[in-house]
Amino acid sequence: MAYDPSLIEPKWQAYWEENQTFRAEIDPAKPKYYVLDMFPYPSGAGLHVGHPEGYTATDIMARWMRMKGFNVLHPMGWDAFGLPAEQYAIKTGTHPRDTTQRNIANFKRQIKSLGFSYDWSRELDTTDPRYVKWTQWIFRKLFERGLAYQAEVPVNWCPALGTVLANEEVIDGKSEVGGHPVVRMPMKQWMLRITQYADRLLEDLEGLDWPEPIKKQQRDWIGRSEGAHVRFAIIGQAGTAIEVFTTRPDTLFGATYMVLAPEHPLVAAITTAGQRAAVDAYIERSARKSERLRQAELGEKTGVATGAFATNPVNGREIPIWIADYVLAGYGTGAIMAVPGHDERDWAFAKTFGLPIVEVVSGGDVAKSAWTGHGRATASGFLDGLETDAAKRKMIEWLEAKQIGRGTVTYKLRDWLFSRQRYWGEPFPVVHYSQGGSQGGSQGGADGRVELIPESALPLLLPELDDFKPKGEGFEAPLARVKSWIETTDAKGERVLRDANTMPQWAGSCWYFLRFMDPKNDTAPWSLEAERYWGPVDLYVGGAEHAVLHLLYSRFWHKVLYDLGLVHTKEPFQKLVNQGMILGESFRFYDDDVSDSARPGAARRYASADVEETDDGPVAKSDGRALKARWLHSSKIATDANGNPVHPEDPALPLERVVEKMSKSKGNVVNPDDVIREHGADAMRLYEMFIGPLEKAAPWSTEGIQGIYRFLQRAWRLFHSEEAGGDPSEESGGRSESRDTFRAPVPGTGTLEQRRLTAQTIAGVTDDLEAMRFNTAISKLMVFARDITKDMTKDITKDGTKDAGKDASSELALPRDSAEAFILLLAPMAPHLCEELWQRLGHAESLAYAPWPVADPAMLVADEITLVVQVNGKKRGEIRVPVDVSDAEAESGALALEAVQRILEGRKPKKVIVVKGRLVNIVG
RNA sequence: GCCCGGAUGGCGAAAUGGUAAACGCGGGCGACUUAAAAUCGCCUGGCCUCAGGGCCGUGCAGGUUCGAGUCCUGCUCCGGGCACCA
Repeated sequence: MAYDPSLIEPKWQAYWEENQTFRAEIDPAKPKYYVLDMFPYPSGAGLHVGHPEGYTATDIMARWMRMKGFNVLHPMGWDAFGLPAEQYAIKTGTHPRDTTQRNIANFKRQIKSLGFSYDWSRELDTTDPRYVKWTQWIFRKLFERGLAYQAEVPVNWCPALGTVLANEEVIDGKSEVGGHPVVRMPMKQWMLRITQYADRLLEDLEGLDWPEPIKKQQRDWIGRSEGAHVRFAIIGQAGTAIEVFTTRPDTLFGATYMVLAPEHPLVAAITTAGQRAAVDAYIERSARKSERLRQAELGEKTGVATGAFATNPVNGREIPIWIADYVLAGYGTGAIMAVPGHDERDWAFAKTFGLPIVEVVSGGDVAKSAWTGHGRATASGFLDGLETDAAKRKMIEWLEAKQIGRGTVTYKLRDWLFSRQRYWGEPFPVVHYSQGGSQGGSQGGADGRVELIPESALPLLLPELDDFKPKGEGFEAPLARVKSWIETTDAKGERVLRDANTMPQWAGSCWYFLRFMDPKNDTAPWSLEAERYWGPVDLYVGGAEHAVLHLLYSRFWHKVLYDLGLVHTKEPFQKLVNQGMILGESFRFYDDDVSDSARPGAARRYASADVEETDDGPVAKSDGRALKARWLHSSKIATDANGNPVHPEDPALPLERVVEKMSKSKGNVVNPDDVIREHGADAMRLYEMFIGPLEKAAPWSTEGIQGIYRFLQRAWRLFHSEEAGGDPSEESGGRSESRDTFRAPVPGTGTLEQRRLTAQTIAGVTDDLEAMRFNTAISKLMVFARDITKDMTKDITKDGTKDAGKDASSELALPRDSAEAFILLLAPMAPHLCEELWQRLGHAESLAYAPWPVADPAMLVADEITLVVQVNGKKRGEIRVPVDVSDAEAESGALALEAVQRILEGRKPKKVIVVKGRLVNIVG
């Protein structure tokens, strides 16, 4: 039998399943290792080659840690609530549950075909009522602790999706999903008080083994800034004051006007009669302003004076109060003191409206632009001469002494908008008393009392529905229409209304890693025992697109659970790794058929070099006619004599190689099913790990996997010999069955060279896995497979060029020690092949728990080494020396080289540098 | 605009401040074969050279060092994130 993954792989997948090989149980005698993938949303499109990259990396770590004696928890599940299933339901009437179940089945089949060592007995699905129950249970805890509340907030309403989106889900004024327009409008919504945890979310980043850029992104997102709150009295309105937040209290002397956000509650009260019409018009206009318009107008300053004035508390000057939409209602106090000399936005505004600009910090030229850097305070009374930091401190002291302000801290982080007007999500386990309540905001209701439904009533499940469309009039949630579900009674029989909102998709993913620890528990979300043993996640791998949202939300919930004593660590994910994206490769040309329905042959084709990109799209350089880009899949292209890609029907047309995100329209999507069918799961796993560092994006190359496949065959052939039994391809049924027979390695440890190579490979692969450098680990195993049976002693001739091939053809036998080490080293990466070889070596048990090989330290040091000889830092030769050569001997050996003498031309070296075990550098 | 990454052969890449390009793809030559595929071996950064060999070479320009892909300064380009956050 030749290497045939289609026979080996299903065999071992069945074996692992039957023997429950990867079932994890709590075992206090063993150290634990919890390795987790970001669980996928099971989309209808199925797995793409990007998914298995992270899964393979975690699987290698899981299998490796098992072999190192750890008790490994490695689960998989489904983030199964989500918009696509609901949108599919709107289109087709298929219940999202059915779509979801079907997609999960497909995902599971695909993932299983890759041979990952998941403990499938722990599989979970966030839409499962047994899971929803505990998501709702956690919401109860949040509510009880005052961390969940309802508020009328301006939200991002997306009419096309029929739902409200979180700020994070809105990109450039359009929905992240689908790119539909989004408008801002006030609605009553569930909010989670994540801001209460801002400081802890910031501080606890310290101890985490996460990529620094991700930590920074989280810090920036939380956006802590220190400054001061200052109250400005309004002239003629005794007792009213405007409070502002500033990070530069040291510039207070330079505050020449104030600005309120248009939504600021004091606007109506302070506006003078003369300005009322203009102010109202401005408020009206900015409220209607779409996100897109806001984006487009960025930088242009608009605003209106209210007619009112305030007193600058440090110098008693009267300063005008304006409203302008460059001040955001949601940050700080929604009002600012404007210091045009030292803030770019204020400077631009002051220039636009002719307001005074005063320099109070030296260092720039405020006539030309705002100076935002530090410097010495000037024209600032008691601050004069102080450096910025000292000036800030002194001003805060002064404000606090006078009781007109105080040092304070603000955050960019806002409370988390936690409700969606969708069907396919977790219902809120609450009821509303009296009329109104939150019905997706449309009824805006009286502030009826909200109460949790009893724990015993969980899970609160979704009602069945046959029409999933959001209603046309305004923004009513689908659930609001289900009167039979919405209207209910409480324990005392009082009429109450359920909440028509559902939770966002984040809810389920905020705690799934905890449920994996104890997924079948009916009496608690997880047992304390399980959490104390398995928690926290030791290694978490997923895409960088979750850098802020999922990770921040999960950390927040985790901290709440920590405060409740339900988890014993402050942080959920100790080590985080972001895998890079697998990109698609395609080949581009252009043609002048700009219609979408390309008429074959009719169009004139252009190479990329003859095309120019303009604002109106690509045009031909020659005559300027409009062109359209076309893409060819790499399997469709031809190559010219030099190996360059050309169009298959037009060999004179060079193609441009393009590497980018996989998408259907570019014809560069690779389906894992196809790859596995052709090359097997082991080859796919290995290839994804081999194309480059895990964190880096890399293109999938259809040819590249061939090299990996060859390596696996080579590994197979180390243990098999082709038998010349019978004529090959003698009408043996179409397929040429080259019959290999198992060739057992010879007992023992082999030659010195073989022992060295084996030890080096063990040490190298182990180091590489430790650092998750899978690409270099694989290359070391390739070198091993190539050289282990090669008689190296014969073909090392100093210049190596002549007839090396002839001598090298003499082959050594494969020693059993080396053979076993090789199989075990390769096993985490190519488990099917290695299990098969392991069995053929005579082992009855799976190698999943076989001990990881240890390198013989004596074999890692050579007796003789090669030193590089440099003259003035440039390589001129090398010398073979004993490993313990003295510096003097190395030096004289180097100087004896003919090449060195020639270059020195009899000069005496000025200096000789000997680097132990490395080189000799002669400076002369 | 701000913040993060990144830039090394035809391509994916490797390289504790110490032999740049390991390993793989692609390409070339050869072996095996009636032939092809598969497999195996060798070659494969550029330029110069009669051999020996030499010169150049890690986005650009400098610097530190006996020695720089690696460290420092200033740029260029590409990718990603954030965006009037006071």
